Amino acid sequence: MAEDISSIFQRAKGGRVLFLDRKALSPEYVPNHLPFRQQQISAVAEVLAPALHGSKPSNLLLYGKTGTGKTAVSRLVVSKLKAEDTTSIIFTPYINTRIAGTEYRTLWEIANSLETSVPETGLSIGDVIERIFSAIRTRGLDVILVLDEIDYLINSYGDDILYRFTRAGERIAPGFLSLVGISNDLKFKEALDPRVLSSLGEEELVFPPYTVEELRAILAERASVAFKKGVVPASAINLCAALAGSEHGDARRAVDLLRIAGEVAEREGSSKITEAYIRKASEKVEYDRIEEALRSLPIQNKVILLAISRFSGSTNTGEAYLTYAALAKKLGIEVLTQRRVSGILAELDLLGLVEAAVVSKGRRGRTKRIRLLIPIDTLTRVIGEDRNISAIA
DNA sequence: CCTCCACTGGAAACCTAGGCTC
DNA sequence: GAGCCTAGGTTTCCAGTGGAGG
Repeated sequence: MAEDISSIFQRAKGGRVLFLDRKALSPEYVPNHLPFRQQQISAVAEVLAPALHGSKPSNLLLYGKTGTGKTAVSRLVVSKLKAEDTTSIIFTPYINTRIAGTEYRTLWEIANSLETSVPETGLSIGDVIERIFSAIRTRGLDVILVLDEIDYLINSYGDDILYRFTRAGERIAPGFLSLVGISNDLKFKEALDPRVLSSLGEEELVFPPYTVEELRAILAERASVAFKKGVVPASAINLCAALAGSEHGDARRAVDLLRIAGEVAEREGSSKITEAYIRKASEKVEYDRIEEALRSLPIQNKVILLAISRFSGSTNTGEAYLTYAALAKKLGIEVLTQRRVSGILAELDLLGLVEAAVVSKGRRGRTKRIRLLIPIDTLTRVIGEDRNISAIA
């Protein structure tokens, strides 16, 4: 089955004729020109501009679903602003709070990007905030803090940090701190203290989803940078736009699809990205999501999944727990309580790996009906990679 | 219409790993 | 080193519950 190495390389070499500039489709790529977002770019620039003559810009809230250009617009404006800055005291930390993970982690990253060192654990939240403020005050920094997925931070940890940030005011003079909050969730404001809301929402901007027509234009533009002429037929672009548009006009997803389709086509030595490759890419995106979710699971969750996979069809909490407990014992790892396993099952449900619906079976009690949502062979293969478990996978 | 199962899911306490100050 | 802090995961405890079978 081992294909001749040189033929693999030969094919890869041939495949290079597809791509001109692969970076143009990467998730981090911020194009110099964002089509259909000129209005938003101007509005954000307008709000942030005062920073260039040393006054504090208003706080700003950006709303819109994923892939509507919020992150790209804010990064573009912020980078242009920095390019104009001659004082070099303007700092523009960008933190995605969901990726940072916790409140503490978010603050830690803010401190880091202000070149202030903070230990990775051990300090209280208040201490870290104090250190950040003192850095701003003593060095007279002008900080425009971009908090992406701010709704995650608020829903998981409350608005305490924002409350303190929005009222730093005098305490950090002569420096200042302006916030740019980015949220996918339009309802997250309900969880905010009214005082925080009025301060944070001094300026607000809504990003509408891209229409299929707009997605098509964006894809065509990116494709012309990323691929050689004639590689991507219009029909493929149309399908790509339609697939992403049927969700909610998610440009990131559309661009991802195109990139992956290009990679698959290249690997298979095709000279064109046909509609079939787009469909393949669409499947692969879903498949990768599952694999990635599986791989990053803690060991206990993996063993629980494995226990569920022993039942064809559906099972319930009690049954799954007994099987899990037996497996864990065999592996010599700690056996969690049923309460915890019940909680983990709810988490797995949230990840879409398992369906765990609460059902009542009358006199025979109430439980979760649990069903595996992913192919068993994928599960055993990915979990089998974990040395700690491979014995039973 | 009532019972009573097999849990669910909230709340609080507990544990561990790391780091602070003095 | 003692005594304190926090985050994050887990355990302990327990009141609450939808609906099939009586």
